[in-house]
Amino acid sequence: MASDDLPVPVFSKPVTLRDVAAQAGVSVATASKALNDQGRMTAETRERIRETARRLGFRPNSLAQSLLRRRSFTVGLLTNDTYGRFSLPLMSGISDALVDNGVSVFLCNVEEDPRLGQMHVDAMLDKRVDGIIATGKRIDRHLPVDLGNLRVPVIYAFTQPDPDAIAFVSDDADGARLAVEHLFWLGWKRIAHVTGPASFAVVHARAQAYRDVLIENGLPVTEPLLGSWSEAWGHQAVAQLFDRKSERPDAVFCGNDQIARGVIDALRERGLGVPGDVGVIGFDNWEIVAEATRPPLTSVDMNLVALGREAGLTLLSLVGGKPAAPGIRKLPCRLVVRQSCGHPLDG
Amino acid sequence: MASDDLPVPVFSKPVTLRDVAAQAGVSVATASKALNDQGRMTAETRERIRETARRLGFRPNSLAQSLLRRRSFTVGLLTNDTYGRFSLPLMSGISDALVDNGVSVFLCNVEEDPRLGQMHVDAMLDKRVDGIIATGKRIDRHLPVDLGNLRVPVIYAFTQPDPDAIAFVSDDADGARLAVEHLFWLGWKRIAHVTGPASFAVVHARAQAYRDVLIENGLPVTEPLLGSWSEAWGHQAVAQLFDRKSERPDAVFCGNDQIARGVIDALRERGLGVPGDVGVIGFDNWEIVAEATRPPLTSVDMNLVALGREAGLTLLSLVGGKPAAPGIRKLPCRLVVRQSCGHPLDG
DNA sequence: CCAGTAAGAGAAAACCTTTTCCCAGCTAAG
DNA sequence: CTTAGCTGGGAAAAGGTTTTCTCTTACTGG
Repeated sequence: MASDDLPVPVFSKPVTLRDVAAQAGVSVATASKALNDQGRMTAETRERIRETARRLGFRPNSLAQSLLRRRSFTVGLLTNDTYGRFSLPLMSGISDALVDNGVSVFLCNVEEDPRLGQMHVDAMLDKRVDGIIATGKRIDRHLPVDLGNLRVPVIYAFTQPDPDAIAFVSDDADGARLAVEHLFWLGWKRIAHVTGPASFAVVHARAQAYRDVLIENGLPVTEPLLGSWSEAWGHQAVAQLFDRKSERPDAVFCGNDQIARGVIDALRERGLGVPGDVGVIGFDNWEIVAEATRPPLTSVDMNLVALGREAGLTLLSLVGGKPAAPGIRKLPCRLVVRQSCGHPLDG
Repeated sequence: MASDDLPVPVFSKPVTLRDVAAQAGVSVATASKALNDQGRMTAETRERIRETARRLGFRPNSLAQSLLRRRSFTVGLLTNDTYGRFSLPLMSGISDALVDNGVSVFLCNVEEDPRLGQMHVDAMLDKRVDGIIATGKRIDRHLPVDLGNLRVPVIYAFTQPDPDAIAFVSDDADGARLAVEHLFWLGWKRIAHVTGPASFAVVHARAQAYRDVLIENGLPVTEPLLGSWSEAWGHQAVAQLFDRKSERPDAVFCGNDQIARGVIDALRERGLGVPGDVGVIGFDNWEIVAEATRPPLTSVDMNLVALGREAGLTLLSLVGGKPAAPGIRKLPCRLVVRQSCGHPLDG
């Protein structure tokens, strides 16, 4: 009669607790208690109700539960770098930690737009998220949104936090130490540093650690070369480092893997072998670059997945009511050794 | 008295419609109607209620609204490639489209684990998502989860769909045509094809289009070289193509940008200039690679952001009750011209 | 046989909002 | 003056679950 031949699927109604109770011949109260292991009733009744629920495919409506419990088992993940190289592993770690604990994640990309940010935060609050994690692509930049005085706990990861919030960042000084000490232990003596622009806080943190390690070990310090984060800059920097009259470096600590790649390419073009003549180390351990480089690039990994995981777990504990001291927690980096720095045995 | 000096923030209670109604001296029913532009009342009453709500910072509880409306303004985004190169722009497009329409996105990474997948789908259903979008990193692989016969509409994007579902994929044949025709129009005559492994469906689709275009234009067809998606393979392929006695190609259509980069590097090492001696074109338009290549790489862009956006909008229309025909929709690609193929004027 | 207690199960409130229905009071037409 | 119709606003149900409270029945000990 009706035009039922159109492909308009009619979706079956979800089965409710009421349905289960009716089928099992008990009240909804009893049914609820049976399924939640609450209250007192004969084992027989409990099992009968459970069996009915199973048979009907009953699944409790989370909305109703959340409304009552005032807890949604959902958190908001705010970022201004959806889909960037850094926030990706970070988000992966965060969402793993949360999902493992039965918490779902709302993904919100706020770009650089404060209005968009406010909108998202409001929407998340309206949906009664249990907490919020803010992440970014730069440690030294704020998200364009104010997360102070919210009704829920907030954690910052890899982004500039509010003054007395809890934040997780990578320890860039530690990473730089790892890199330079690695070069030193392998016997390289004149270690240069080619890195990104001065506008990044990490550039200064790493440069300082670089100087510290050189001085501690009695090696000559040359001023870091600041430029951009690109391969092209790595290329250029090699020209600067190897054209000059003064003593040329025998190793280069690069601010990221792209620079390192540019450096290696430029060295090859001048007939200098890596790691035969010059040792090169990168930063970020961006695998797709580090592994495609010839030779594969030794690099510093910021452990972003672990950092994200830590942030997620901390938020969960906060949501659970456990207090935590505000402040910035710096997590150590990790060296990933491939072939671009040579090997102790190569002496 | 109590140990109030511990940093345990006490979060203020949200203000409810009841609070607003009480403050304004009306019933909750009237308050609701005032705020939603429903019902009849004096303009004065309506404005008074609104002002009260504004003053109290009232925000309706989405949970309660969703429960009542049976619609949560939330959709689930399922992927087995969180944080991969393809799903990223895809997800970006999807979430933009949804967020623009006031819909929030649950992000779920199912890896390759069917149990995890089922868990996520169940959780999403429990939270009463309005719909689900499934994305993947390969057009020719299923997500490890069954999305047939769900209570909500499902859209597939860049992943193998269920038989009679709605899916969006890129038109790989179209992309390959664009690439090969571009090379042809620029005057290259002996066009080779270096691509990925035979296990990928796109490899065959593109190879066929490559052959078709060559034949249509009376150019000699050489068998595509199948390998891996890596720079290293690009390198190797150049050896195969240029060491042989028979006529050497004057242009290479590469299966992705990494291969293209390997090809260009290898050509340079043999003293062949790009685009002076050989034209090279990539696929994927992975900007960070394409732009860092010397010379910058002309490449085919699969328009994944647009594809995601389309998928998001279609899901929304489905959720809104509009029927849509099942089937696979192939979206065209786009050529991004940089410098690796030369230029008509260079003739 | 009676009081006291425990077990088993249901009724109802609570979470918060939306919507339908209804009521009281008033005006205009007959 | 009656009837119909309109106006402003409230009561109550609905949505699905959890939890507290209450009630009935049966059993135990004296």
